[in-house]
Amino acid sequence: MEKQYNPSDVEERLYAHWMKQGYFRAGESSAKPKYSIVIPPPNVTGVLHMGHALNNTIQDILIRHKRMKGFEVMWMPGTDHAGIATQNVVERRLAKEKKNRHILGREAFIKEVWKWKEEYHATITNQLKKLGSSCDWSRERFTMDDGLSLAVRRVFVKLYNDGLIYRGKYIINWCPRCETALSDEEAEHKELNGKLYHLRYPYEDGSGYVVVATTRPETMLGDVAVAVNPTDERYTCIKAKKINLPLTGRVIPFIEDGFVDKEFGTGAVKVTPAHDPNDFGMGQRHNLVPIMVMDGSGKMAGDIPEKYKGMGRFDCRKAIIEDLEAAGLVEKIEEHKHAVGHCYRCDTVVEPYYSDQWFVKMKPLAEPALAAAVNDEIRFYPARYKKTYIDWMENIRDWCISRQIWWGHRIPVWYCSCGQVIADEEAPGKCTHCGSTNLRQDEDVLDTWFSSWLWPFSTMGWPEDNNFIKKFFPTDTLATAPEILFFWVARMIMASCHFTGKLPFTDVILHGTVRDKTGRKMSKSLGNTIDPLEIIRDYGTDALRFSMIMITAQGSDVFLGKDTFDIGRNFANKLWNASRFLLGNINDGAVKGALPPADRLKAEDKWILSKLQRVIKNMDSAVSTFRFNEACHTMYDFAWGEFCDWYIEAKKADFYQEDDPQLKADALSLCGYLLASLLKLLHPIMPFITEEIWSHLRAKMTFDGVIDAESIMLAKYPEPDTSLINEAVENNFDILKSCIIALRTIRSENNIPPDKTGTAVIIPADKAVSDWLASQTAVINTFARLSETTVDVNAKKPGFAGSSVVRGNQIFLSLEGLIDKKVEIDRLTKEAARLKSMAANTKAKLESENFASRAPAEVVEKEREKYQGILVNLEKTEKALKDLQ
RNA sequence: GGGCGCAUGGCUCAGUUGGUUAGAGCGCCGCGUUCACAUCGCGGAGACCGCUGGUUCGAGUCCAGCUGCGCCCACCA
Repeated sequence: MEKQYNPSDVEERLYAHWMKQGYFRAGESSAKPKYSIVIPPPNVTGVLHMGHALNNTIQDILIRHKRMKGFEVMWMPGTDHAGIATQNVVERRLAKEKKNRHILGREAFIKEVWKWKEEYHATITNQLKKLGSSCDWSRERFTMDDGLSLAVRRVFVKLYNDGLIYRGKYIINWCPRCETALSDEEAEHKELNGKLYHLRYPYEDGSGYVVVATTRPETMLGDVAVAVNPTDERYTCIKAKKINLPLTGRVIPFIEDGFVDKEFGTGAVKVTPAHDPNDFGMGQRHNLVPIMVMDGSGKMAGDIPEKYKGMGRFDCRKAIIEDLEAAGLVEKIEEHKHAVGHCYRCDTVVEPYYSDQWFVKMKPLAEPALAAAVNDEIRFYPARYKKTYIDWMENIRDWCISRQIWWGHRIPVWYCSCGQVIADEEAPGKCTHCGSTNLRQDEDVLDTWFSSWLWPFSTMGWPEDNNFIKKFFPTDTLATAPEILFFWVARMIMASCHFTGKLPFTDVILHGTVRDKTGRKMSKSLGNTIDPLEIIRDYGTDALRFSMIMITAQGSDVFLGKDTFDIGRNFANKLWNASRFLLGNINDGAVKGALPPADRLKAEDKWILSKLQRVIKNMDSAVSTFRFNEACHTMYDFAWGEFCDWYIEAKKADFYQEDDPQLKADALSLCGYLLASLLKLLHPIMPFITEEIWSHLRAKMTFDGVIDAESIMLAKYPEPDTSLINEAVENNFDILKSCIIALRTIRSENNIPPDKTGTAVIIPADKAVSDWLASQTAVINTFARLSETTVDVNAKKPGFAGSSVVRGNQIFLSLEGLIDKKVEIDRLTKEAARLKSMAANTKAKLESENFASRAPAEVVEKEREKYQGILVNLEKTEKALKDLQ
């Protein structure tokens, strides 16, 4: 083994090996219980970022964990065609070549998009593999595969026939740059500093004017009325008047509508049904015909004055205000903060737009999906998202599903010249009503989420019934980002309930967003992204995975800088070197390992075995409750802080001695067992290094029931053996460690060079501790670099020495001429002061009448013991101090 | 406007159901190249757990209010 762990030497080789062996394949005829996950399919718009790395690491941890726990696991990989987003990136690429989709035409353009898809799909799957993702690649799906496309059409037609899909002219969110409709969820509200324009609309009779307030003056060209609240007395006398709509020559009426807020502005509202959702509602209530004054690209158009035609909406805003100002019709312009919708794909300000679109009636679909969350049949991690989900479900609105783009699933609806509308899975040859063959398919495509919401079952072959879907659907856990809770998670639950009658999964992990060190979301446009491949190249995949998971508390955001990954790299290297050391002690071929019988277990063996059982238990609870950071901490602390720092160090004596071969063999067996267990526990998080060390371990040691598989992927995950948990031993070790640390501190504080050995005298507090510590003098000597340690209740304490008190055990380190009296006096003075204040606090607590009478007896007893302990330590510390002085 | 979250040593954060002396990593200071590891070892300094009240024998932990950040949702022009 090399001196340093070099991830790039092993990762590619191991992944290829796993693939070749078919370890990721899910068997539909397996008798094992199943565990399945579908990947949140990455968009084929570009390369994967750190958010994907986090997301897929979480899934891989779960999958590898369950696989080792004996489940038949299935992790479905795949990608999403991401309608608008992908169309946009391809259009941008075309623009660089001075081309656009209209020049190409629909068919040629779609061909271009497929080319893009192939390119990025290859990159994405390669990245997922680099991350170590153990998905079943033989199952990979794309949202526009034939099978998934059929599922989309099946679902559309069924909903249409059930009356849950309808078409109509409504105000929807429209992106003038993408030139398509968006759903409500796709319009992101952002708080902007805008202006509120107060405009004067003159009465037709010349008797004055009414002032209306608007944030979008350009829409005035489409005004059809001015609305006031029926109870607004300011307008009772004038609401019979007509209004000369400025700049247009149109005469419009007043209308009365309860929607109007008397308190806001002047209490009079201009009504533009074609360009505002509220006004659309009022228009409908008052039978007003909407007037469109803008086209799909956000340019002014329609029946409007010639000079505004073709103007961009924001230029027109300026022009209108200038013209109105010139006519003396602008009362005032105020600064105004308001939320404006933006396209979630290109960030353009969306326009409320009156158009023909397809919608899904959501209320009936939402009911069972809502109940599933209320009844905790679906659980969210962190749990607070349950409320978010329920609120959304309870206030669900219809879903606009038609998009005026080309990339995606074309709406399976055909129109006949006779007026017949036909929804069908396949193109009908002729009209079902008049028999005409002159049919025209709807030009629009479906919202990309209309295919994603079927993902958990469409990927498994639905609507076809097969053994695979029988075995692996419903899935178990979904891990994704909270940003798509409504877009995707909620809709999958609805679709699954409606079309399969089952919930698609039971546990939903919503992990945090990946941000840079300053807290900004990582995004390409901000240029603050970290490329996972670059981290993998510089630090290794395991380091990437471990570091990221370790610093991510459940549901909280992740702040990443390049130095974040040191921790994982260092940890990997530590594991590597510990393993290298242990395996380096096997020099005569392969050893047969076996746990020594109980009577040959030494104190440190019992201690580490006890600790290991706790670790296994902690890992179980951490992973099953999705607290992966806790799992990382558990392993880090155990592997580094206990196994390496104490156990291996203690075992070195057994390795280096040559007198007793059994002693060395036992030490090797134990270390082999511990290392194997450690690697197994860690494998789901750090798949590569654990597999690599595992193969080295297998080459040097056999161990029935412990080193139990060709690949660690297939090894049996450790089960806790609670009979090995030994609190007394652990307690003894705590005392031993504290004594050693105390001795090291004295050395360090007095600047005693490592090559100077000294002698220690320990005056133990009682017989039990005395026996224990006396049995560990060799360990103490090694760890504290001493030539001799005396443990004796009746020992004479050295005349001049550094000293410390550990749980009533008095410790002296004597070193000829090396102990600095002043240093020691300072230390002990400080320590005495600390103990004194602690004693005072504890005493006050004990003497408090309330505490003694109301706290549980065991708590009081504990507190009393603590107080006694402090007093003993204090007394001995003060005595040592006095002796020094 | 409604909802949610966060506030703990210089930095980034852990701290499950309230109960020993509040932890870790990084950074900092000191010592060290002792035959696994300087991507390392040993030791150390550093925290009135945002503020104010409350509940409790006991609060970083529960409740209320406040302050400052962040996120989600929202058709008052």
